[in-house]
Amino acid sequence: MQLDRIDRKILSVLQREARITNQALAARVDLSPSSCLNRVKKLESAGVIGPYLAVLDLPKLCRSVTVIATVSLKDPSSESFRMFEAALKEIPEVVECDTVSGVFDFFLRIVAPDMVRYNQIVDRLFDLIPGKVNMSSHVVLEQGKPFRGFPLNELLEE
Amino acid sequence: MQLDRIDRKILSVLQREARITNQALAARVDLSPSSCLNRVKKLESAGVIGPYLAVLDLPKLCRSVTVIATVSLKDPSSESFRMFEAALKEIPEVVECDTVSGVFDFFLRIVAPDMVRYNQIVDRLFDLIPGKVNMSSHVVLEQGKPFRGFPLNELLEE
DNA sequence: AACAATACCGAATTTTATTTTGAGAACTGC
DNA sequence: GCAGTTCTCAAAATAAAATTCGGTATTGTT
Repeated sequence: MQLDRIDRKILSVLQREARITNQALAARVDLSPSSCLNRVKKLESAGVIGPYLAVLDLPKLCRSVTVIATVSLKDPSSESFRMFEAALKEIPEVVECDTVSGVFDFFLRIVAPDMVRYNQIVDRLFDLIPGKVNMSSHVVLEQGKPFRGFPLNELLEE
Repeated sequence: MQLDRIDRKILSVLQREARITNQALAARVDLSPSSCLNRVKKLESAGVIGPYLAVLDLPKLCRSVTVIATVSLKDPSSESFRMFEAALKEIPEVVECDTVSGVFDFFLRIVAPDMVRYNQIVDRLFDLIPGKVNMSSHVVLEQGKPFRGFPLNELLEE
């Protein structure tokens, strides 16, 4: 799919203001509402635009603990990897998982109500692949810069 | 602010379907549209609901490199911390930053067009606090579980 | 230049958001 | 216990927005 300047502007606006009305969006990118809607629909069905999320302020909601965990599997077979990844997807508290290259295999972000519950989750992970997981936990003290979208200006320069 | 069962359901729906219409949301949580809208407005102005984001499929948009970097500051003064954090906020490619406890001080997520640009960003970070930053880069091979909201069921159980 | 394909605009229609209103429940203070 | 107050919610009315559609312009191709 080929994106022009207007598409990029649409993405860059929607990325940060997902609930903007189509009219307002159209005005921002200098299009009529109907054309604008066409483009958004096209971007959605092409999968360029994925889900729309509302970011919640977790501290305001409840007490919670966020931990970033580094993981290395001692058995580096691709089967172990798939098993581990599949297990992660079943644990709702594991809210994010990246496979990386280097000394670690995974970075996880885990959100739990408290440390007791966090430990239970970690135990569950160890049980899954016994004696083969190397894990290190890092409690998040402050989210200095929360994710608010990709730097499209820097990425799509042409 | 006190949240009841309905508020929690609203949050849990909005978190994953931010562009749902107010009518549909009202139907989901068994409320009239006006009452539902009142609650959403209240949650927004209380700051419980933050920004609404559209998740973009970056690989479909352009070639890019995502790196998770661990950072330790050799000078652990609070001033160094603030300087470093402030610097990060000025770099658009640093899309996320968490302050953590333990052997590392920060986890960064950095998105760049390619490795050359990534290195330039890292250099910039080193220049800011010369000789005092310990950094380790981990290229993301696959985003196994992208962030899609918090596990409210697990966090808000009562 | 002629053609096909695509994209745009603006008006009409449908759907949705928002405001207003009033009825009922919960809470307060006498 | 019982007015008076406040709060919440639902229903209806109004305002705004989304969506559709026909016609026109634009772009790219031969």
